[in-house]
Amino acid sequence: MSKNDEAPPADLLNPAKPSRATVGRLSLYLRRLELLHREGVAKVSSRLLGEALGVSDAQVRKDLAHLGALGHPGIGYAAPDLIAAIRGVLGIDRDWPTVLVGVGHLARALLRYRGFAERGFRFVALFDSDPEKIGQTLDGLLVHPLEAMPAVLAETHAELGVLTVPLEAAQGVAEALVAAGVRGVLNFTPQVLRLPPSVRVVAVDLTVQLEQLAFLVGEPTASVDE
Amino acid sequence: MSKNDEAPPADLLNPAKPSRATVGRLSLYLRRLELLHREGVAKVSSRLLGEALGVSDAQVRKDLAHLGALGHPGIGYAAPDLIAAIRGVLGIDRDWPTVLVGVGHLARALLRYRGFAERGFRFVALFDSDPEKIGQTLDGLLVHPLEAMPAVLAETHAELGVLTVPLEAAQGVAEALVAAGVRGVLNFTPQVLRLPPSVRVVAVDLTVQLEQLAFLVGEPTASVDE
DNA sequence: GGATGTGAACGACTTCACAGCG
DNA sequence: CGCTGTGAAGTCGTTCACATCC
Repeated sequence: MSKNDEAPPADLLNPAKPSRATVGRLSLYLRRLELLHREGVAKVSSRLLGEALGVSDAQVRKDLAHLGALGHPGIGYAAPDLIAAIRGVLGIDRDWPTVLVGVGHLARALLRYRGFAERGFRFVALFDSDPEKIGQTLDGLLVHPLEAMPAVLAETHAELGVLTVPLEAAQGVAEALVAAGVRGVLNFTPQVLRLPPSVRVVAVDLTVQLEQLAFLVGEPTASVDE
Repeated sequence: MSKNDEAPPADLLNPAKPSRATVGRLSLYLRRLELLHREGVAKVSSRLLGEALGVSDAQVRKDLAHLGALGHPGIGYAAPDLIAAIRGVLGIDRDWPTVLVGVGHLARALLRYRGFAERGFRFVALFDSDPEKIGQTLDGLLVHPLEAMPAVLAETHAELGVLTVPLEAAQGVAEALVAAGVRGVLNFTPQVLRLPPSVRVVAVDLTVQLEQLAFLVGEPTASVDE
């Protein structure tokens, strides 16, 4: 009796919805393109774009097809066009005011990470529960108490939140962020977050990555990736 | 010129080689199992294991099948058995002496990250090129100059290296690590490393993760993941 | 010739569904 | 019964190969 969801209800004839893997590669293409463009390269081929990243030319073309028909047969792609198109698809052709909760070493590292700001990710506020840290200033940003979240988020209109708190605090803080209006969370804690499906979560689980590495080094097989 | 990397047509009849995706989930199962076990849960079902992680029970069983037939039909799995088996497959049933190059905030965050040591990843040495930092001690570890790499690695037998250096230094440092005997690199820089195929690389690209998030928040579709 | 865009083949991963054991 | 293990079916993503256009 558990069978009533017959029709696949939504969009089937969607011409282009980049998959997760594709989105990841688009990020890499974008960075490579920006570098090439700075170096004065104006036209790029799928082969050129892919080879430094270990991606086949066919894969590159399939990925770029999601952007529309930007390529010129026999010529290649115009770097500036690609850059603009990828930015558009990734949604980074705008500013993303972002808040950071949990002011530890990881937070400091992220704050200093050039490349976030370059992409429009602008940290607009910091939060911590430690009275010692509250009131301090880091990179020009004041550390607020957690209670100030609703007010500060209302003021800054931040839509993204970065979680660098201890495991135990993660779920609670995430819920507070969502309640205050955040629509996407970058989660550096090992806690699996339970949030409403309208909120997007990307988890960066460092233990998992290190264990991947241990597995790969132990096993005698292939190699590189993300 | 650029065409000699033929296909490695090696082992096909391998009965059980966990895929990359499976390995990632095994890490998650392991963490969950350890928690459940600490809470006194001795028997777990595939459904119980998967539900908190958003993984279907069928998927859990398929993943665990790589460990051999550990399950008891009608009963479930014995948590300690699973824990031991997963540790074995992941290769973390041993110690992994690890070195860290680039002593910035990210490095400090990783050093403090409990959960690495719990899994056998033991930092045994630090390196940096900054004369100010060389000679300092962090968490009981001395910061060595890059030149000391061969000697220190020979002494500590470290097999894994973590790269938290600036982009420009990444390729050079990675090569030095490999020359000194490291067989696996966890790369936090946006630089795509070119290393011999016998060296395993896992990249953690924070910009890509944030851009994934921006894409997901921009797009009106599904949700959570790793 | 050089390079794109794309259907078709291929392969990898996931879900289904069910036999079979405790 | 509950729950595992697993072939079969299905889905998703990548590679191939080629028509097409500059």
